[in-house]
Amino acid sequence: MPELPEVECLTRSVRHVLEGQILDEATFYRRDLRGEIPVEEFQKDLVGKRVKKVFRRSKYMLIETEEAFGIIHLGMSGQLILQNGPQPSFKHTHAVFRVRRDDQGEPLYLHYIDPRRFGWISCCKRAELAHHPFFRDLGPEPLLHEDLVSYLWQKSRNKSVSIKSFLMDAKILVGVGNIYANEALFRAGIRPGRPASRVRRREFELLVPAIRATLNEAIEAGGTTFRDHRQADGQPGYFAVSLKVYGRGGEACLQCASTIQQSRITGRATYYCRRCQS
DNA sequence: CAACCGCCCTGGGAGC
DNA sequence: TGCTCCCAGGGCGGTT
Repeated sequence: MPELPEVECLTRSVRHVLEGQILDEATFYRRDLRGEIPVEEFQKDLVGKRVKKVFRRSKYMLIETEEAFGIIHLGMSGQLILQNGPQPSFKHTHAVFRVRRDDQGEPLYLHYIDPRRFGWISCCKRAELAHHPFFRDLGPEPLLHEDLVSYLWQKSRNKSVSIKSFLMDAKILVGVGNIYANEALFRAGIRPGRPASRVRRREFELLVPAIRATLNEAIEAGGTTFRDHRQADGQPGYFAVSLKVYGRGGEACLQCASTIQQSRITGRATYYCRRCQS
């Protein structure tokens, strides 16, 4: 599942291919994914335009032109794969984007593939981005916010939800999904089920670096996104990082050898060590 | 309003 | 071996 690190790596790869070039053609093989694709608007506002910037916000990849933003979300199972030709070579290819390159002869093709169709492809006018439903309520970026300890501590004071749900709430903080929430809480020594309001400021001082280290290590490990994603098995990047608790229920804790506990918090698989996390 | 639950979707693994 | 069932997860809408 693409989380922030995977989307960050993918965005960097796409940036090399697309920035400064013309998005020459977009072919859609269906008009809806998780939601409807604004096909006509996309064709009008993005196709034939020069791409100024490719960047990431939360788990969305944004393609910026003079007039508009293209918005790509990979959902649970999405991939964007660089190909030499337009013909879909993977099942569940829903869109193909052709990139005309000024400097070189042959165009390149970006194939959007998403078996579960939990992703989105959308667009909006430049001025609309801040008010767009995807973006208007988003919390800060965990790797950019300058005083994340104070911010999270203050935000959590009246929250009865678990610290894990709190971290995964995109209105509070973006980009921390279930896997990295489990991992960051283990690193910080905090039990995932504790009410957010009862996590002390001193603990947020451990948690914030834990979140950042977890994300940064995953970004480094996933630095070869395109190469990885071109493999037929499409193994997502997070398998490359060493997961210390996620998916290890019943196994020995790597720090203390106690049994890793498995439970469920608001419907999501939760893993922690009873001895290392309190 | 805060919190939670069910739903969307398909592939893959477990269990029989 | 093949079938069925269940789970994975982000985000959103409905309910409590």
